[in-house]
Amino acid sequence: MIRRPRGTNDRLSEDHVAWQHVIDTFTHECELRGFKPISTPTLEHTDLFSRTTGEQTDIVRKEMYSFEDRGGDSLTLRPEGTAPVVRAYLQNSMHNLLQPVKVAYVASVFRYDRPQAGRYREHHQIGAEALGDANPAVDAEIINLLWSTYQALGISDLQLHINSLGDPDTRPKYREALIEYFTPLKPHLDPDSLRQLETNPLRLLDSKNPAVIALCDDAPRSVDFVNSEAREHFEDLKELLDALDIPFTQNNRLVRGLDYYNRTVFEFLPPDTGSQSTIGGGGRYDYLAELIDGSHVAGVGFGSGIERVLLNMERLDQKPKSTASTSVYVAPLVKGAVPTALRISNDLQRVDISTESGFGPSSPRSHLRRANALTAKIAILIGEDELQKNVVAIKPLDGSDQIAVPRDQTVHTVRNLLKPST
RNA sequence: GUGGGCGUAGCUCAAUUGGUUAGAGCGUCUGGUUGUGGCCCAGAAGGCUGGGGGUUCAAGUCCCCUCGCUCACCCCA
Repeated sequence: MIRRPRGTNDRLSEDHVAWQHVIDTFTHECELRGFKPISTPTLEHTDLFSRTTGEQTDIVRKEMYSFEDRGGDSLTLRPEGTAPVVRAYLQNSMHNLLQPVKVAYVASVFRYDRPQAGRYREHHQIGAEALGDANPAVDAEIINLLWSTYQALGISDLQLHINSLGDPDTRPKYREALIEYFTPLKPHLDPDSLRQLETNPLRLLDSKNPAVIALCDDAPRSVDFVNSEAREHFEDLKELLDALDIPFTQNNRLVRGLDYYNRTVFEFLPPDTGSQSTIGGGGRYDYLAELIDGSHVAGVGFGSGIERVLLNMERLDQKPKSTASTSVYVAPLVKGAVPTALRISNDLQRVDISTESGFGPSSPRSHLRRANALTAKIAILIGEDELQKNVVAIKPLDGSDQIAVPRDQTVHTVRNLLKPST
């Protein structure tokens, strides 16, 4: 037996109802705000991610699906959605369009990780980016888009956490302050935290170790180190979120796993702080484009895992399950009726009546059992008698009487029967 | 990469201290009705008990290895 690769999923038809609902809802919210769809390749040059995401991040160090293609290029299955969009903006000279350029996407994302609840090697994200404008109102618009999408999906109990990381000119100072604060506390740190103190002290703030969390209460806060422009940007954003009636918590411990963020970072979290809790998050990345081609393009965006969105909809019993059923089932009782059955099915389908045809001749009993299992509203039986008289037997499956009608009046009759009786 | 839990039919689960031919419900198919669905009834198909090795007169059951699933850590969506 060849099985699917670990951490990947087959999405069966019953799951597609809810899946499509999430995408449709997001698409609608995007259209309401002028975010246009964009698609980028599943594959990119490895450099795009290693350079932008950060050499020291776990994503680049151990989670990328990278391989050499037949021409010797190193390619990578995208581990996140933002860098490819920025790359597409630069490559397609989108600075010539009206700024900011607002785009949205649905994309599969790949990370080599041990799978667990809400975490897969291939997962899917809805995401949006606004490029070419540094105004805090753009941050607010991005956050509002994600917030509104969650609301529309019935996920109403999420907490929005926000923080400001400041700009690159002040980051080293903050970093040093953290090292200075935590170094005397080394005896209280676990091995993982000690390693992070060396590699990326910001991540210490994100620890789940209760002892470390306690220490973080008195740790230096990034907002105290940012420059005056970044501080004003953050204050403006909070004011705008208030104006939009979007409740938020300023979380001084919020840092993100990708290195390219500056100023605004945010995350949406469910109330019960479980393990794979972040359902969506993002932030501003005004210096990301520089890493790709040296140009300066302001940007802000988010990504949200569709699988985790669905998990939260399920938790709140908001996951749609019902699927549309076929209206009509056409049953050929004898082999000679199969062409007629297919023909009638086709006629009905052409006038937008969902119809399935039985493929092989069989007894009325098994055909009707099948029609019932499909929850069809009407069955059409065609046997020897009907062929002789050039009629079809139309049987409503609600228990009302079966009628014989001339074959050329089938569509007309079915349409009338399906009309809601008022 | 680290640690815990679990692998019996398509699904959910049984199977006495190790003891005959591994069962049930649901689902699927067929029949009960020479051309009439649901409900009911009957029957059938469907298992190398994840795989390999070991202990034993005897292993679904005990031991080891391995694979898979799952949960958590790490990290993130």
